[in-house]
Amino acid sequence: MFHMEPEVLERFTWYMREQSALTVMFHARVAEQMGLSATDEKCLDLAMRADGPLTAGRIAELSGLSTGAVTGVIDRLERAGYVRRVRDPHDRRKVLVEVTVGDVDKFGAPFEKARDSLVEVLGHFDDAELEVIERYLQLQIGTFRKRVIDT
Amino acid sequence: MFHMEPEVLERFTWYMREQSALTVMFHARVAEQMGLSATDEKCLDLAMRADGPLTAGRIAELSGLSTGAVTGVIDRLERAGYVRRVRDPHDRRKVLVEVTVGDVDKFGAPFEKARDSLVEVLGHFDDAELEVIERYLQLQIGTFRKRVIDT
DNA sequence: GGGAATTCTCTTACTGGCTAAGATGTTCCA
DNA sequence: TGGAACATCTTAGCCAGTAAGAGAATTCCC
Repeated sequence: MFHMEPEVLERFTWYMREQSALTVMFHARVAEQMGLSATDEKCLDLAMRADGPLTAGRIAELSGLSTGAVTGVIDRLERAGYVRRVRDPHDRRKVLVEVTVGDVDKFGAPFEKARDSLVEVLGHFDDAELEVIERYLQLQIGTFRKRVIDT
Repeated sequence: MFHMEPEVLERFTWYMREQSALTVMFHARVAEQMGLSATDEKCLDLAMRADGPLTAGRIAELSGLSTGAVTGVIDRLERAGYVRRVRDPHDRRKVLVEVTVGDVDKFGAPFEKARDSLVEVLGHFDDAELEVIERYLQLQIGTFRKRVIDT
C-alpha cells in the first residue's frame, strides 16, 4: 500500500461523516413517510434486506432490542400492513416475519428521490470510472462490515 | 447523459442500501460506546458538525425533536461532559450548546476502526482512481442533500 | 420611551415504547 | 415420557417523547 497523504484521509473522513449524517436524516424521512417510528422502520428494513423471512428473535438480535419490544414492533408493522406473522412449520415456537410489500422502493417520495439522485450522479461518469466507483463501494462495504460492525 | 443500464442501477441501489444499513449500525455502536442514547448521539453529532455553536432551538429543528425534548438531551449531554450551556451574549434568551470535547474521532473504538477501514480501502486505489472516487463522493453528497433532504 | 407582541427555552402532565422478568407454548433428548 | 432448553408473548415499571403553557428576553411600533 502506498503512502496516504493526511489531507486526503481528512477529506475522505469528512465525506464519510457527511454521508453518514445524510443517511440518518434519510431514514428519518422514510420512517415519517411510512408512518412508522425510527425503530419500526429500522426493523422493517432488516426484514426486507434479509434473504428469507426472519424470526422475531433474530430481529431482536439484529436490532439490539429486547424480545418484548420486538413483539410490539411486529404488532405495529402487522397492523400497518407491512408484514405478516407466520408460524414456522418446522419449529412452531418460532414466528417468521414475512414482508408483505413487494418492493420497498415503491414506498414514498424519499426512495424515488434517492433513486433519481443516484441516476443523476452516476450520469456524470463513463464506464471506466463507474467501474472504479463500483469497486470502491464493494470494498468499502465489505471492509467496513468486517472491521467495524462484525466485531 | 448517456444510457444507464438497469442492472447497473440495481447494483448501485443495492450498494446504497447496504451502506445505509451499515451506517445505522455504526451510529448505534458509537452511541453505545459513548454511553448515550441514539437520540443524544444524533444531537451531539449535529452540534459537532456545525460551524459554530448551535442554539437549543436549532438543534430541535435539525433533529426533529420538540424543544422540550431537546432540553432533556442537552441536560444529559451536559451531565456526561460532552457539551456546555452558554447563554448567547447578544440574545440572552438563547442557549448556545458548546461542544467541550476537542475531537470526536478520539472517542472510542468505532471511530478508530472506521478510520482504519477507510485507510485500508483507499489503499487499493491509485491517485487517478482516488480522484474519480472523490469526485463521486462530492457529487453524491451534494446531489443527495439537494434532491432528497432539502425539500 | 414604553407597552404589546414575539421569540426562545424550560417546566409540567400525560402518553407510549423499552427493559426485565416471568408465563405460555413448543421442541429436544436422555 | 419427563424434564431441560428454547422462542415468543405478557406484565409492571421506568424513562424519553409530545403538547401546551409559563417565564424571561427581545423586538416592534405608536
